[in-house]
Amino acid sequence: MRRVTLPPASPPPAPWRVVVPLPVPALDYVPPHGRGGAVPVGCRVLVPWRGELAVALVVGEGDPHGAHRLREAVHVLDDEEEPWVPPATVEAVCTWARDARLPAGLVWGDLLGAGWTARYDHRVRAVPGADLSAFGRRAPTGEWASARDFSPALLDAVREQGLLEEDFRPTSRTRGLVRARPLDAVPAAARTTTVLQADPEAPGTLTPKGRQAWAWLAEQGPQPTLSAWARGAGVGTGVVSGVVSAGGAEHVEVEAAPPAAWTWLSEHGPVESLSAWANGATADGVPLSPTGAGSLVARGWADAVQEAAPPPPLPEPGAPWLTHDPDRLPEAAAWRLHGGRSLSRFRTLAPRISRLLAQGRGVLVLAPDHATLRRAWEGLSGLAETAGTRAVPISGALSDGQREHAWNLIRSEEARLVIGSYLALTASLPDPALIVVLEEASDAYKLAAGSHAFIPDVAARVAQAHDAALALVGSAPAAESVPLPGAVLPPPRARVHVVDYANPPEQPELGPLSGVHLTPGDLGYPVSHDLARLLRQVQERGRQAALLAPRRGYSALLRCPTCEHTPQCRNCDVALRFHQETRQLTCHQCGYRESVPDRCDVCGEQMWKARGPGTEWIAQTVEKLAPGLPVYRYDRDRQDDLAPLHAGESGVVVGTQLLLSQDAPPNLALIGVTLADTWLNLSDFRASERYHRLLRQLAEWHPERAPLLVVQTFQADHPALKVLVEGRDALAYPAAEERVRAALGYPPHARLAQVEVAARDPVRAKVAAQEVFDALHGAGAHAHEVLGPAPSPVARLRGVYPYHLLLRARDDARLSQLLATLDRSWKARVRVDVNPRGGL
DNA sequence: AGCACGCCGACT
DNA sequence: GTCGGCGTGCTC
Repeated sequence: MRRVTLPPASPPPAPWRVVVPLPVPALDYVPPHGRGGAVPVGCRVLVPWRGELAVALVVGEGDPHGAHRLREAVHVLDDEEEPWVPPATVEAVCTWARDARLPAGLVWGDLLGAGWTARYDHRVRAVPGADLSAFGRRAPTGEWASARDFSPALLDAVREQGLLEEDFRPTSRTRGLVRARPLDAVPAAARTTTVLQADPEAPGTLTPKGRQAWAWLAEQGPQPTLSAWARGAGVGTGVVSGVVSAGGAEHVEVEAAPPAAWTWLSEHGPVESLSAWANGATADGVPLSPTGAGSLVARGWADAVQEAAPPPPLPEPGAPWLTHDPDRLPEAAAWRLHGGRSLSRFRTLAPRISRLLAQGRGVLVLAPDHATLRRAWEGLSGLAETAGTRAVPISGALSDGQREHAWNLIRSEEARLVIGSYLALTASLPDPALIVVLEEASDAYKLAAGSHAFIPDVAARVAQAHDAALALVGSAPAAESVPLPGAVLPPPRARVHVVDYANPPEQPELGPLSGVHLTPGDLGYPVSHDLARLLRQVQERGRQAALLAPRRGYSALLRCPTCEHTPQCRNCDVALRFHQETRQLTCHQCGYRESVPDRCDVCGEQMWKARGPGTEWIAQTVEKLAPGLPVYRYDRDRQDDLAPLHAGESGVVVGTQLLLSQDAPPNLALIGVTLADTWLNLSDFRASERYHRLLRQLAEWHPERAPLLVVQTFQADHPALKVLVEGRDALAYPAAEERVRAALGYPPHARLAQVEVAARDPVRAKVAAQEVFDALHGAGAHAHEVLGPAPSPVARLRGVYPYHLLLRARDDARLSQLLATLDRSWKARVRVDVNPRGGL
């Protein structure tokens, strides 16, 4: 192809460093042609990416003399004066990503809550005087035309030569419908792609497998990629590339079959939004990402009906309220507020938030889950109107369009109170004065996939970067928050009754533990006689009860009564959970399921014994103990409609912790924790703190009343339980826990990171883990700074054998120093999880 | 992530 | 020689 010499640019502008929402590091692009000036940090840009255009975020200046031949960014989407993300936030998040040794794209893909799906009208033409006929008949001419009329790959080739002029106009997001275009209205360009096509004659030099692959391709028709062909033909990629080099197949431009997602949309009719399309199609087994949906619209496979739609409505804020309470909260850079009930905490917080909003500053409130977010919205959003601004929510519950609309309200300073999930953390709040993290100890802040970010850590960095205060507010503080200055509200009235499975009170006639081994059955198991009696009282008085089971399903495992064999997952080293309703055994780690075997694999016994009651088991027991009392279930497997309970009807709901995401039933008189010990048996140093917080949250679940809290346990003396029984405040237990952590050198007296070394081969994993250990020591790590390596608690997980090392450093800087040692290649997959939670 | 490439061991 | 599995590197 012809090379075109561009006029010499002088001096060469500094490249821009940008991130795309993929697990790759930040990459450099040259600024768009003719654009000088400062680097637009925090603005979104369109960049060429794998032959198409992708939305990227500018995070800084690139390497001025990088070795790479850089491509040009194509278009800047946001005004430099009003960046999509505040530059200080960009800096804070990028620093956090660097410290955590994570590719910046992975982190931004998780943390940028809106804006990846930009919508624009894209027009192109040939640079005046350029002749693009070398690119084929369907190349742009000197006349402006919609980019849809050309194939993305062709446009990219022209763009790379510097022969394309492009014009972008933002199109307003519509509330209307996304509709599949009739096939004859789809631009011709969209219907052509480059594919691998079999030559009519197979070359004589093909190997047997090569011949098989050629025959498959000749019969099945062209394939989009080498891998797709290899997968389909059932051969390795080596074979198919062999066929190509032997001349048995070649890349050709052909009419493309309509994408599966287009077929889906044609069949299912118009949908509300791009994300509705993506979700619907994916749910039906047709993979489609929101970005993929956007790209199909851009290429002309579907239309987003353009109506001058008003911005999508956001939830109504609460009624305006004015507080006359004095502000008793600390003025420190970071402080805490715990105890009381959520309403009293919001009342205490209100004077501070009102004052800051009235000063024209911004306030961001983060919640870990839907339930907390809803309560915060109800409790705090009304403050905005009184202070002359607006409140907006940002969370996954909003559609893309609503989130983007809310984001723009924040960006334009129309809304200065933001209440949201972690997706709100990077919102462009000008001049934030306070970031409130609600329930800072919640595990829901730990992102389950991708970056594994722990949001309060990132929030602290963002607050610091903006010189804003960080407030940690919740039912009970994390041990990490204890050293901060703060306030503790008096605990709500709590009535606690402990059923002590280890020490049944009566039966003195047997003598002091005279060789009698009491089984839990003596007290009633899994529902104690006490709890059963209380449930019958609830029934007689027409009240309501909630029982918390430690797990979903029927039982933790099945065991053969003859040989003690327990069915295990075939991918993981754990027992399969028994689900009676579906008569299936399920792995709660990887989702593997099988039906219950008729007989024991080992000895042939035909009976199974269930151990470790779950929600199904508890629900059945309650039905037996209190016949006629309506029983509802609420866990990940089954979410019964709780409307009758919320309408005040009598009944009992059996669930897992998921229950706390719902409002408490209004007539709730009894809460039972059927086996508290499960929360303590986890091999995690935060287990008891989590247990304590669960009890506190149960105690304040009902907004006004204090239902009787019955705790069945083998550890009735556990201090996390005792502080509630004794009516002590929310700080008492975490403060004791914090002293224990000091003695052991755990957070907040150290910063932890878990290094996971995993491979399909257990020996390889073990050896690599040892190499990581040696490398850390070689780099000067002290003995107390590196623990392990040890096989993961679940020795085999999804088919790989993970080994764990725990790094324990005095502060972030030292941790970052230790992690720098890992920046090289290893003989196994090495992943870092900074501030890990659970499974330690 | 998704893709292509290349090394290596197994097998003929 | 042939084949496939698996690890590695790349996307600007």
